[in-house]
This record gives sequence, structure tokens and C-alpha cells, in this order.
Amino acid sequence: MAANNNRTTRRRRPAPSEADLIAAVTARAGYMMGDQADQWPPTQAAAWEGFLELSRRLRRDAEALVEERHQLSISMLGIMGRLARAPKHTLRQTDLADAMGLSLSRISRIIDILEQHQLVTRHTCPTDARATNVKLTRAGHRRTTTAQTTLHAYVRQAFLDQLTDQETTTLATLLTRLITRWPTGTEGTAAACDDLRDRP
Amino acid sequence: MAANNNRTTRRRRPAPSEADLIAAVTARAGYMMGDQADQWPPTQAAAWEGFLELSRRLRRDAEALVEERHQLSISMLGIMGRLARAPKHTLRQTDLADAMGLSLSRISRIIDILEQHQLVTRHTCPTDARATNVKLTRAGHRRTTTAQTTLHAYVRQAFLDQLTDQETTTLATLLTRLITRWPTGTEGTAAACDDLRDRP
DNA sequence: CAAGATTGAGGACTCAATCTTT
DNA sequence: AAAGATTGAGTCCTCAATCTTG
Repeated sequence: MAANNNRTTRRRRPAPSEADLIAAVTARAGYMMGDQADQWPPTQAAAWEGFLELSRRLRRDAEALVEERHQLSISMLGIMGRLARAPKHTLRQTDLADAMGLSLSRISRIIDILEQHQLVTRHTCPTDARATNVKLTRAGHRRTTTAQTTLHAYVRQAFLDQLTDQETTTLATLLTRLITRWPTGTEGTAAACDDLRDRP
Repeated sequence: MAANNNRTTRRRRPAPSEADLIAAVTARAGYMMGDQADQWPPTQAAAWEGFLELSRRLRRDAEALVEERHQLSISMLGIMGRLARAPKHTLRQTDLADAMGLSLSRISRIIDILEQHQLVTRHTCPTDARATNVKLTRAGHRRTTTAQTTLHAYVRQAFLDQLTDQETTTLATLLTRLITRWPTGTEGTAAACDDLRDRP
């Protein structure tokens, strides 16, 4: 039901020089002729506006691709990926929300769908009946692996391969720092609510 | 209709060291214990997942703030800001869509709303009756200026101030490069459709 | 036919309210 | 009272179809 990657004509341009790029930065941000120019140094404006714009474009295309090939959304795959790495392939919904930067509300509804498709199961936490543990099924795990391959390939080609190692490192460090310091941040690598008595 | 910034308890943590951050990078990305670990070097995974997560958080909070104080969405303000810097405060809808990384469809609907609120006006392009020029009104310009002040303050505090100059520059350069090379990229700093005969 | 704009349908996401358990 | 989960209502955004003009 999705996909069709020809948004428009898709003509490629000759690769611009770094010098042109700096010019482009300020042109896009355009705060040289603006009214209160000095408020926003061009690189700062470009960092913000570029951030918003790129995230929209990247997300949109990744979404269409993964949906087309695996009937999953990026967020679904993000959730499943986190479950796949978690001990016992299990995590509480609240922790998933925090780890993904999504509302608990959204997580709950996504889990509804994944559950319907038998990709995950829900289990009330044995030690705290308020919490719900989500566990990846075998089928869910398989789907995760194959879908991740598709996504990773896309992300590399459209994003990571365009970055120098230096840039990738800077980016990863900076992103993690900002996220970790987020006001709502609940600390620590929260594991599943948990039990220890086997077979939840 | 909007706003309420107390998502949860909002406790602050002690600032983590850079070393901890690297650990956090890999923990969040978590591709050390993953099944096909080597496919995604931790910094690469962190760059991608962090990018998605941060953009969601940043956007959500900025959205709530600007909506509460100025009854505008981030995209509305983005459009108005671009109009404010454009010659004659005018741009075609198609160009706005390209500049923002939004679908033309979305732009059209946002313009509907801005038009209703008398913040912009629509004018059929005199030289090409297919195109629609959008022009910022006086009231629109005033609103843009004040709202930008709010947004800029937020963006600085939550984003830019957390970055070193070095990081900001790297980020701006990298974002611009990726966006500029986007497959759909239509080239050039497209101005309004235009006329030259005054008073469109 | 292609490009610009608009509209209908639908997905992703959020907040606010509610219910349950601690 | 507070935390976890769920649901209703509403926003933001996209695609596909359609209409108009070049």
C-alpha cells in the first residue's frame, strides 16, 4: 500500500564543492538578509532548520521502504530492535517509550498492532501488576532481522555513507549527549520490570 | 488547546562524563550483544537512532511551546520565516515545499490556515497561472518576528547551547550537504515565480 | 503530457481523561 | 497520591486522484 519513490523527477546534480556548501548553508538558512540577522548566526540557523528538514526527508523515505518490503513502520522496527537486544527479549512499555522518545500512548497502540500480528506478546509483570512486559516472539525476531537488513542498507546509503568517520563520531556523541540530558530522562539502562522467577 | 510541559516528573541527573557518554552511546544503540553485531558499528547505530529520537523530542517540545505562546506550529513558523527573508516576502508554494522538506499537499493546507488568519495572502502568478504565490502580510510579519524570538530562545537552550562551536559547524555542514544532495533536489535558490510588473 | 494546486483517505503521534495497582 | 496502561479526540503529514494551465 505504500512506496513509489519517484517524488518528482529525481535529477541528480554535480556534486557541489565544500565552499558551495557553506554558501548553501547560509542561503537555506537565509539569515544574512533577514531583519534581525545577528540573532541567528547562519551556521546555527542551518543546524536547526537542517536538522528538522533532514529528519523529515530521511524518515519519510525510510518509512516507505520498510513498509513496502516488510509491512512495518520505522517505529515498529525500532521497538522490535530494542526488544531483540534486551535480556529475554523483553521490556516494559514505559521503558520502550523512554528509549524511543515516543509517548507511552503511542507505544501502547503500536504494541496492539504487533500483538495482533503475533510479533510480540504482552505479559503483566509478576512483581508489579501495573506494568506490562512486552516480549518478542520467534516470528517477531525473524522479521526484525530481515527488516533491519533493509533499513540498515538504506540508512547507510542515504545517511552514514555520506559522512566521514569524524563526522559520524561527532554526531553520535552529540546526539547521545543531548538525549541523555533530556529533562524527562529517567536515568539508567532500564531493563524489563522483571521477575527472576522464570516463565513470565 | 495545547501546552503543558510537565510530561513526567522531570528530574535532572548529574552531568555524565564524556566517557560515560560513549558507553551510553553503545548502550542505547546496544549493538554489542545483538545478533549480527558487526553489521552496525555502535557509533553508526547511535547516529541513526539518536537522530530519530532527538528530532522527535526537540520537535515535540518546540511545537508545544510555540503553539502555546503564539498559536503557530513549527511548520507554520518555518514557512513564515522563509517568506520573511524572501524578496517581496513572496514565494511559490512549490518552492516552499522544497525548502521545507514537506509535501506540497501539506504546504497547501497550512497556507489555508495562515490565510484564514490573515497572516498570508495567495496570488495567482501573473506569468504562469498554474503557480500560486504566497505573500506574508504585515500582521504576518509581526507575528513571525515575535514567535521567532520564542523559538530561537528554546532552540538555543535545548540544542545549540549544548554544542561546541566545532560541533555546530560540523553539524551545519553535514546537514546541508545531505539535504542538498537529496535525490529530489530541484536545484538552486528558487525565488518566487514572479512578474516584475509590480503589485501582483 | 508535465507541473502546480487542491482534496479525500489514512497513518503517526500527542495530550487529556480514565482506570487499575502501588 | 503517583505510576503504568489504555482510549478518545485532534494535529501533522503523506500518498493517490483530480482539476487546471502550460
